[in-house]
Amino acid sequence: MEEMMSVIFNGINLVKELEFSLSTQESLESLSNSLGSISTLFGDANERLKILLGRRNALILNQPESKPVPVSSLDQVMIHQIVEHGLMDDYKLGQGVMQGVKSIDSKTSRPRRRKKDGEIETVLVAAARMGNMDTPPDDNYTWRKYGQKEILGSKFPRAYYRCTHEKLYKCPAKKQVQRLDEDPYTFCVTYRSSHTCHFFTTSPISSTAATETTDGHYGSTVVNMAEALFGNIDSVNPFGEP
DNA sequence: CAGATTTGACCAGC
DNA sequence: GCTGGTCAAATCTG
Repeated sequence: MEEMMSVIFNGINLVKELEFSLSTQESLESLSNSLGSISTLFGDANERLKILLGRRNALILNQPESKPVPVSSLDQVMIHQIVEHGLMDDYKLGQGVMQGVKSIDSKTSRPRRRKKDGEIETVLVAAARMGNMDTPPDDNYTWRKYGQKEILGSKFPRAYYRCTHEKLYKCPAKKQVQRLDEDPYTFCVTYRSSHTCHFFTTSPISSTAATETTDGHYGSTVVNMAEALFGNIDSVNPFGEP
């Protein structure tokens, strides 16, 4: 997210430079170069936005009570369907049964197996087809990997993540990420428990930083754009937390 | 040096 | 005993 905003800012700076170039009537060649750079930068930013929007809408769809929001750009990241009921049922069959009550301190050691973790949500997420394909697209939360296991019958290992703010905010959120055997470009991401940290998980871009531009007249535009796009951060929350 | 990642080991459930 | 989830020491990274 921060990275994308940085790209947008860079693009804006290039626009300013282009504006200056126009006023100084520079050569057509330099104008062409500037336009090319701007096009590339904003194109990149647009691709990132598409990914975020696609993810956000997939998550919105995931909430049964919410109305799906029409979005045109689901081409880059196609999030197939989320929480297919059958999928959830399969998962619950496999996992839910083990919630049988058994005292945690049946032995001296701490429990290493979850008994009941609250919400469980399974999402299929398309992987990036370039760059780092090992991790699914960012989901607006930061995760710390705490384990990886080879899963029987699966070609790809399953990675275990927990919220970075687990200790700070006692956030119980966890997720498992596994590539599908039949489609290595698709991840099966299972979320467990909801976040109790309702914040940007990377350093938020402060409004002061966002407006700290050379002349300051377009900073607010970017902030407004960001607010328009991501202002309702709750809608990105996989569990619809308030 | 703090925080994240890796990875082998441990443990509970089946 | 096998499997999956977690721990924690070692290692890596910014």
